[in-house]
Amino acid sequence: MTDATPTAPVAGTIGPIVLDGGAAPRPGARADEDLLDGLNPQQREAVTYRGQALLIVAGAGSGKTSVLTRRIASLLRNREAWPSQILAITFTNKAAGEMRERVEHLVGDSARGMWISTFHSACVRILRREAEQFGFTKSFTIYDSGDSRALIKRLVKEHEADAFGLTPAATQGKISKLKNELADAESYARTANMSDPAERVFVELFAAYQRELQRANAFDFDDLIAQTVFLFRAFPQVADVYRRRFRHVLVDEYQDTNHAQYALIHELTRPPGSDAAPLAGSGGMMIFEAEPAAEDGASLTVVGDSDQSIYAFRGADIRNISEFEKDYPGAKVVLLEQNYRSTQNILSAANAVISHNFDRKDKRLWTDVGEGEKIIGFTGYSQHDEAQFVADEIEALRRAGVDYSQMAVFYRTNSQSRALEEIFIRSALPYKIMGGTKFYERAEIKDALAYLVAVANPADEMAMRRIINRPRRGIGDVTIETISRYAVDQQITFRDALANSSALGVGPKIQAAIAHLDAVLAEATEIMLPASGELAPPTAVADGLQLLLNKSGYYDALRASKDAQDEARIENLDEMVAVAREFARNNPEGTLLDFLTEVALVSDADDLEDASGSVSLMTLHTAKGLEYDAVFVTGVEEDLIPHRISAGEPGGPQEERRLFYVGITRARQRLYLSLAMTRAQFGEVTVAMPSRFLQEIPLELLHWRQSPGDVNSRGGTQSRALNARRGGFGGSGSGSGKRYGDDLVPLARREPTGNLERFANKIPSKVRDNGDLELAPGDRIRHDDFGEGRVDAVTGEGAKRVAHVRFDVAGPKKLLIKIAPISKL
DNA sequence: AAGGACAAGGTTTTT
DNA sequence: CCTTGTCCTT
Repeated sequence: MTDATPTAPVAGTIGPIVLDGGAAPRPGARADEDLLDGLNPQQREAVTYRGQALLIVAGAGSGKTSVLTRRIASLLRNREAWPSQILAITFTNKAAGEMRERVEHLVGDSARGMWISTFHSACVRILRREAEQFGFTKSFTIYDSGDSRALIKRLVKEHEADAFGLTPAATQGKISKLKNELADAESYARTANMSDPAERVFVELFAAYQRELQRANAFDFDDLIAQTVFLFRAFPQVADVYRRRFRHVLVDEYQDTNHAQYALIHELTRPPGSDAAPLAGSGGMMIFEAEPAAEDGASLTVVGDSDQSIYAFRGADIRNISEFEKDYPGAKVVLLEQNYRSTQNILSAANAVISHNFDRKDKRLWTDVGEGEKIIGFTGYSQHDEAQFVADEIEALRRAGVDYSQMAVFYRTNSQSRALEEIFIRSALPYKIMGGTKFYERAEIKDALAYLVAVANPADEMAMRRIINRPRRGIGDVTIETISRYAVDQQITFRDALANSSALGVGPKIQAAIAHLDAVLAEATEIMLPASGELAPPTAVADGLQLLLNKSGYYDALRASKDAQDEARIENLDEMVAVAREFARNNPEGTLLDFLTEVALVSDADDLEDASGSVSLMTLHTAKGLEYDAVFVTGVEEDLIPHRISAGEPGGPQEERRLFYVGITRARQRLYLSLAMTRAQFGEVTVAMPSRFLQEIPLELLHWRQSPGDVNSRGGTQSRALNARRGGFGGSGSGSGKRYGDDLVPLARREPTGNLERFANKIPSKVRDNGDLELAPGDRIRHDDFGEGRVDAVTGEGAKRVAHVRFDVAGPKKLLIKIAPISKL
């Protein structure tokens, strides 16, 4: 092992917090010996290495969380660090919670002072402390993407930016991207082509957006990171406080960091006092550090796997990890390649697929648990057929003793879940859809939160505008503008303008409505933020919310509604109040602000494990970081995975391949890959082609229950396996005529024509087309696979016509007439 | 100001 | 197919 440089316990702190039975460790003995139990040499190295910078390249299933938590525990046990000196950063709250739990399990209560949190919540903590330094208050609100979209939408309208092709969505995307690169309107203006009027308008929009955020005392998600970086750069003495505090910074999923996050880590791990160089801020202020830098920067540990980088589309920069050694000269790199999750067959398939990405460091996962089952492939006629296969197989697995909660079905796009759901409901399979419609994105929940924000941060005009006519109070655009203008004239906030309803010059009915809303908000404020200075009771948030919903008339309006959906909305609001009560139980000291922060930063993906007793359905993206005994990857088709839109994006196909790779490597024991020959999308039936990624899996690993060839071939005499081999893959033009740039090239070169038989997935060059074959109830037909049968009914129109056929042997089936391998007798 | 009728458009996702 | 947004009427 390495020369682990022992670091002296930090001076000036109090009492040992080590739970090692009291005795100080003998020289040479490690207090963390038990932490290394069961670890392989590479993992041990990753736990025990001490130095400025460490990169742990952790392949899927290689035990990285274990290594990370033990590394933290070992720092604490060896008294190399106090809990307060540790900052561990993850991407999701769920991951943070899990890590905290596991560290606590190892070291007990001493885990308490650590910061184990997401990038965003760590930044919120810092910003709440320092907001006053740069024109915000502690009670700033956090705009989620919906909030910021609403604001941008208003600004786009005001600036008539639509005319320049600047839609709200495009503007939001561009601003977000720029913020992730730490650009602001001013710096962007310097590089942009300002002779282009569209660019000028965009810069104007960007600046206006930022002004509005500041006016509302609000940060959007991207700001939380970027503004923290700006804060550190503008106020080095503030940055030094955190640099001195955090001596060990650990970052999980480093391959998913964007530039702003990278810069934040960089700022945090610089030596304190290293900003001694004069810094000319925009205000022209010059800052000199009195003392020369005496301390080192914090030690940095990052964990990641560039093969699992699937968030480039939202700014993740894979170079952060691939160039780590350049960024941190002298960095140690530890490679974890032994996989403790999957069978060798699954890993071999994963390795084979991912090896088609060029420009990647070679890394081969291996395991010693043995080959395991073959991967099962299935091709359905339609997505319903495919879903039926999945359902049948899940039932078979259940009978074989696999728990529902240990099975998962993945798909590329959320819309694919529908067909699966239909079949699952019909088959009475318990399932749970992960991360579908977000609880906190529902309109009624956003309304409830806007009421709370109106109390917590009266400067937030967005929240006020949202609630002012919800429930309907007869206040429309005209009145809102009247109030807004009055507020500007009087130099008060929109919220305070409500208190002067009589001065607004509006009709008596509207005036009464405004006065009522003002009174309700005031009453809620007294409960949640008592002016007298006494502490609000823990239940204040829940009570205040309840009061707001009752007295505002929100509940009444829903109850009076005829719309059936409104009943569900009431339930959702009740749930929201329950969330507030639960928050009070867990955080007796928690304030309204704490509650709003938690709600803004917590996502539904954080309660993923609630799936006890159910099969989990989710997108491939959501699947990252999870594992199941049996995994179904569905819709393995061209234009889906890889997704059509990715084809045009640089690096798109490669990212799609990583996504597929992530899906495969979630499986412990059994992996199923399925697709459909036709897929109904947007009401249109389209013909689907097997995904190119299927070609990349060696034949011997994959057993086709029904291959693409089976579904299309006419011949009933040859075995399915032989059918599968006919017709050559990738064939002449393969229908779509599309060329996918870089992606097909490596395969074509590596596999000259003679060797094609090694691959299981022949992509048929033609899809069957029966034209407008007419069928009527009572007709006898012959099907290539199912034999003879009688048509019961015909439904649908045109290309979507479906024959309901009762086969003599195979039983009832539904067939798409246009493409099914059938003929009329 | 509010509700109904039609057109448009529709990856992936965390925070 | 289904959601979302805009326009038009009352």
